[in-house]
Amino acid sequence: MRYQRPKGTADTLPADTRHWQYVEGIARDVFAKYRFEEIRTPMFENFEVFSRTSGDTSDIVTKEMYDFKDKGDRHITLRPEGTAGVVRAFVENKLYGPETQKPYKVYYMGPMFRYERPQSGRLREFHQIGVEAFGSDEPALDVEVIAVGRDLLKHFGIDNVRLAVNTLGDQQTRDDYRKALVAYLEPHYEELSDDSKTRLYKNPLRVLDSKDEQDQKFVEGAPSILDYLTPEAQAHFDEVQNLLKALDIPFEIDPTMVRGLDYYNHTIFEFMVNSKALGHGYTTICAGGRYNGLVSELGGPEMSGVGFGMGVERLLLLMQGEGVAFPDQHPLDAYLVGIGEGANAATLQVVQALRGQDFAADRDYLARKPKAQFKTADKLNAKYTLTIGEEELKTNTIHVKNMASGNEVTVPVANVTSDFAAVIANID
RNA sequence: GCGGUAUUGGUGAAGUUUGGUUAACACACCGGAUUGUGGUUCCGGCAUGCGUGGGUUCGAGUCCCACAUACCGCCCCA
Repeated sequence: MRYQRPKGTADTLPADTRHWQYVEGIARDVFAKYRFEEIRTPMFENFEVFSRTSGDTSDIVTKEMYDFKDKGDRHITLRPEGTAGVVRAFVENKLYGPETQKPYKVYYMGPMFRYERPQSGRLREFHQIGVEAFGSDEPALDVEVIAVGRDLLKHFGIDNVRLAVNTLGDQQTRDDYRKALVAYLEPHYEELSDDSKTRLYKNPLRVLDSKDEQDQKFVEGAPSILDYLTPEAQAHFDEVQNLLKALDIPFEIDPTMVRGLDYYNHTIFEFMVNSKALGHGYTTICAGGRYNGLVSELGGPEMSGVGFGMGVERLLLLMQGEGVAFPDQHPLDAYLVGIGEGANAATLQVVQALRGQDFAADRDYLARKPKAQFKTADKLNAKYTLTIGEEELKTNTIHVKNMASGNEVTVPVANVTSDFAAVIANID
């Protein structure tokens, strides 16, 4: 017990990696259908990659960054989210150039880091699966990204989701709305919660997100961003809604929904679920939006982007809470029982031969008694148990038993080592 | 970063209120029930130790302090 893992980290053991592999496998399959390809970027980046993009006043930058100076005095940050790194790579590798097809669609899955107080489904090292699509301002791309997210969740067995969408409009919209919101809230300054008092000037939109009951009263009467949309922003948002309807994707508009990261504009969305597994009420499992301007912010040309991120730990909690069945991806075809020391080499040869025929095979390595070995075969859910003892060694045979039916047969060892499939075809 | 609860074997845990020799029970695991056969049953084995470090006491798993970690709430978010 002397060494323990760092606070907020987790060891994922085989009982769980099974689930992770299942989830990752499904994600890859779904993304392939939408023609998103995988991109892998570093787990750490220069501090500025995140501080420039997430917003100086965002909580991520001000208190949740896992950052440090390396031996070369470089200010390094363990990535707290996926988008900034992908955008940096997009710019650095000049993927905005004419030789890449637009939209340029990629996905990622991997660890992210945030320095915060751990809770269940909330770690300092956690994992996200996300997508990014660059190079189109068309609302159709917003909807495509939303559609992938929904399809993903559906494939994970999460059907009962609520899709909330909102728009933050363009820069003009944001400026106008910000002014209106501050003007509305300022007279109530003294009545706001302490948190909201500081938010009011740093990032007034965040006041809308306050859970404080008193704040909520003001939020109810606050001006809606939807009334400040420029004609272009309105047209974009309208079309997103039209296309969602065209795809029969149910959604609701939540004009108070905001984002913790500053780089979003136009469409933002969240997939929420109401599951006890994730605490009370609706919890966000997948969130994203459009981030036009981020590419140029990181030194690229004016090129738009849209994407989402999904928390894997939360997803797995949710799937387990909803009783989603995870298939056993590594069933055991054959378990070898060896009786007596003389059988040691023979069982090893058979196990190896079976593996050569693409069967999953295992044996006892503890020199245990036959009874214990059979118990193990049963416990491991072996489909077949093969036995080699003194009798079999003498006659160069092997005993094969179908564990489900109880049927058994003795055949020459060579039959098993050359074509096990034919042997079992006869005893099923 | 703030507040609260918890921490006993491989696991779930009782015991902490009223400090006093041997840490309950169950599961898992291992072994056995006439010598080579599974899922049932029966029998037996399995914590010199109660998160870590101090302290109080004749004596502490049980009281006090610090630290670590987990969980819950706030903040925020995936």
